[in-house]
Amino acid sequence: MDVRHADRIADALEELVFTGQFNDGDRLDEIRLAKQFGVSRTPIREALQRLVASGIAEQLPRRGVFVRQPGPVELMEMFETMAEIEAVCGRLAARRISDEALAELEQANDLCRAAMASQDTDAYYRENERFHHTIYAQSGNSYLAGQALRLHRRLKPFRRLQLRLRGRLAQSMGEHEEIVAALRSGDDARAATALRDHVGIQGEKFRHLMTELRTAAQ
Amino acid sequence: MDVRHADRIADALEELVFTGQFNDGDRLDEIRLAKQFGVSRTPIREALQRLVASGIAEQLPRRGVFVRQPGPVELMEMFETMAEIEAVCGRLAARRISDEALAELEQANDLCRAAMASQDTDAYYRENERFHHTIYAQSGNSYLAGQALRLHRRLKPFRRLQLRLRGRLAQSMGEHEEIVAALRSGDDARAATALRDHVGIQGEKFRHLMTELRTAAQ
DNA sequence: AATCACTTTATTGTATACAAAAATGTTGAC
DNA sequence: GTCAACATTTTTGTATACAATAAAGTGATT
Repeated sequence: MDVRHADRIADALEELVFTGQFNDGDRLDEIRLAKQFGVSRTPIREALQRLVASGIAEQLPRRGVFVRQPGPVELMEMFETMAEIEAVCGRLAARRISDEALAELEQANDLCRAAMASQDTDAYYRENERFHHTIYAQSGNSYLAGQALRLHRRLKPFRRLQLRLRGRLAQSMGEHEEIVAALRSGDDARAATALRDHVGIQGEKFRHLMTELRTAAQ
Repeated sequence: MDVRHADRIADALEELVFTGQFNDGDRLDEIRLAKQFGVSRTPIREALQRLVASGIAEQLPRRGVFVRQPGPVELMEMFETMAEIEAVCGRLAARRISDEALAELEQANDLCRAAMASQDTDAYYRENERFHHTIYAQSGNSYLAGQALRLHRRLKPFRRLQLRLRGRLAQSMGEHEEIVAALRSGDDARAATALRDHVGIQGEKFRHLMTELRTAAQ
């Protein structure tokens, strides 16, 4: 386990930002972080560069690096983009998917359903991810799949919130089954629509949560 | 003009890689680059990190940073992804585009045609970019537009090659007009198809060039 | 008290020094 | 000549030192 400090720290900082340990606009103080991680400023700076490159933080020259939590508008845009990219993956996958992958999707769905029944949320999230990642891969375009994966990861913390809504899990399962059916039939337009709607609903639910929080705060 | 060395150098290196000054697998020697740019290793390392983050180079821990030119397969995947993303932008834009933007698209097309007539390739490329960038922006989703822009930039050097083919420019102009017509009519499916085909053809033409080069080399 | 010029401090960006690991070269046995 | 073990050199990764710039503090003037 001999990994570069900079990489380890970048992962740690990313996790801290994603889990809400930092607020939007917080300055990432190099010296403080250096002390905190027990290293010099050099690996810290490399880690910060990585955060900036992946859009998690913003750099103002000669001013510092600031965490940049996406606001409501940007989040909705990201969900819409995710919906469209998943739709594209589904459209391509409908024509290219293998029987093995179809079986894997159904297995993931079965395990999802079992996890829902036994209230095992970790297992649910894991199998849900496997479901989506399989579709990305079956687009037959590894570049596209990589892009989809990136955004999927970025939205992970926000998707979790929305999945906590009452009845959302069961609804989501139903959508998954429609997606598999579309893929199995090879109907690319149907697969695209099913996936776009599935992810689009996530965005809708999330927006709902946001406005509720907003009005509750007032 | 007081920009960080690291940023300036990252841009310069990116340009060097894009213009083919480096071959796939070339190691980016920190010390050599430091001498070359007249700075220390520190800003060079920051610049290299940026290249790695944007996928232009690859980092092997404790080994170095190596340029990573996309191969034929990855390039085709990138073109396919670009086609799909542009199709998405077009689909959304068909419902959201403003009259001003439609006028801008037509103006860009007019200037493109004029540039074609006067053999002004620089002007052609400029207006062609304006055309596509306008569509990205009119998707009404700035996150999606940003992603489209990124990939568009990445493919720029390869798109230029394909545009040199005999008759391709005129054909491309016709496709542009179909795109505008679709957007004007608000027919989202038609706009998506027009854009997907337009960019898809670019990929096809490019693949053609590649295989020709391949067979010529043998 | 508010504001402006000026000084001081803090922080970023860059250079250099050092440590650790990989690449390279050398020697000797077979 | 080939290969392996060891020594040397190079190169990466990190720490520290220094320079440049922005932020904060101080005091005089109105």
